[in-house]
Amino acid sequence: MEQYSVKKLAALAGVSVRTLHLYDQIGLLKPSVRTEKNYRLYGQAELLRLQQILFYKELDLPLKEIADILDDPAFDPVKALENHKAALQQKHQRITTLLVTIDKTIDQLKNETMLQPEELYEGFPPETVESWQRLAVEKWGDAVERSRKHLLQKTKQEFKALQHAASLNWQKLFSMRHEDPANEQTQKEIAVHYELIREFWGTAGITDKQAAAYAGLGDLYIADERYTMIEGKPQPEFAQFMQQAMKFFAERL
Amino acid sequence: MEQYSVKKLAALAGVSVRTLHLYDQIGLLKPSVRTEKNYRLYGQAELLRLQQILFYKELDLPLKEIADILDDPAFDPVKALENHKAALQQKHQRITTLLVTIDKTIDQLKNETMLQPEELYEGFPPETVESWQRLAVEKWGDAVERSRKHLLQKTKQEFKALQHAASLNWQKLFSMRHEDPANEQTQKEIAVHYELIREFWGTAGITDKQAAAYAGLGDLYIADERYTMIEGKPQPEFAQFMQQAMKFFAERL
DNA sequence: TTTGACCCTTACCTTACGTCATACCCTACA
DNA sequence: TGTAGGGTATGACGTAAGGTAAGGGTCAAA
Repeated sequence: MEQYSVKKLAALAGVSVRTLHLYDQIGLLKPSVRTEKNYRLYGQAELLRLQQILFYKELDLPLKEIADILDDPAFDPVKALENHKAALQQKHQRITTLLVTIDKTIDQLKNETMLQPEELYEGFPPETVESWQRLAVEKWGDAVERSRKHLLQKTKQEFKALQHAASLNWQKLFSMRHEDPANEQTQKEIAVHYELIREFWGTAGITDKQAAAYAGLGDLYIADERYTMIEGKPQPEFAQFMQQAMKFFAERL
Repeated sequence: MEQYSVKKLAALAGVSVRTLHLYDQIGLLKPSVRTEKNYRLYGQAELLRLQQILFYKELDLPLKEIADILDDPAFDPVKALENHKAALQQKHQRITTLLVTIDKTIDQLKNETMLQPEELYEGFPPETVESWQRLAVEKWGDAVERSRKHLLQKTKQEFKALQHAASLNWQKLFSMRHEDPANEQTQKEIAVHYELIREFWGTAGITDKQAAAYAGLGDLYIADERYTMIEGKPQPEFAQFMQQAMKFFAERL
């Protein structure tokens, strides 16, 4: 006569003691006897029944249905399983769809939102970027760092749009360099430029440190002539203008 | 400015009012304003956010993670989705396995447990069975009926095993017909026979009615010589022995 | 003013246990 | 014989995502 304590039976069947307590409580699996000290003792028959329970549990049947299957001789286990199968098939189908959706979503997110750090200064020679960054962090500290974080949170699309807007704005400013500064158009482009700077730094109010960093950034820009080309041709005059303008803006931020 | 009441928003998004209450409570989706009477009012932004929530919920993400994704700008949605994808793939695999298991189980159950009524007297000429049943029910009533139900609850395998055991038992009894009835072997086979009868009738104690029905069943058995053949050859002597033996047993049940 | 549709909060119910808390029991070792 | 360590019992709370009331306030139309 094998007798199992809760712990032994639990270990044998790979379930927790709590589980056996629960099954006892809901009448799904009662110990064959209780000792005079109220300890649960299970026999061979209970072990077998537990196996059955676990089998049906594997199939994700709720405990109540398992009890029905095991206890009610009139219960039709085939029908129960067939119902359950249909449910599982639906789940299966749903998960298949979900997996496809998730893949699509991941793709989208990767392309849209993940501005990679290296893309921030894409196009600049790495040494230039590195030295500017070292300098910038030394000189202007976390203002630069905060701006970098702000930009990295943008989607690629937003970032490209920002770059594009800045490029257009600079070209307009350049083309207007001989106009009256009080001119409405000129004023508008200047306002746009302030807006872009603000967007770039990620703050409403620009601090002194950020202004200084902005001026420093100018050196980076004009160090690479690709950023002062118009229609593919280098424009020394544009570079010069940009340098002066950035100084001008930095003083008035 | 569109304003939505709980009910309207719920209808719009296809969720329950309770769900919106819950989302408000856990801070996942707060109404844009509360009226002075404390009614929730949602705006366009909240509708959008709800769409997002539902999208992620579609992917089976727990609400807490959805909140993280939507609220924490530092949260990496791609990583979250990739983790989730892995989990879903496991689920998917598990369900695939389950479906196979269920199919197997259904097959087994169909073949093993479903003893069909017509299989109960398989081999006997239908008229014989029918007339015996009519007679039996008339004479011995529900004792017979109960036995039939008991047998139908057996699996095919059990039933075949029972038939086989009975056949063996009869042949042994026949071969021992000239031995000393007090002989140990003979006694054992007689005991086995009682056991089989008990199993057949599905009760521990055999009633008079069942004993009488048992004797009646004897007529059915010996009416078909296939049941008293040994190694394919009819055995008139065996049939005669069986008839006498059944009477003998019936008297001593 | 009443009626029916809406709204509010509070709170208990669901599944299948996990995780204490508290207390009793047993055995081996010093 | 005392104690330490492990086994056991019950009871209660917590979980996820709401469902389902109960009890009471609000609003608009008839």
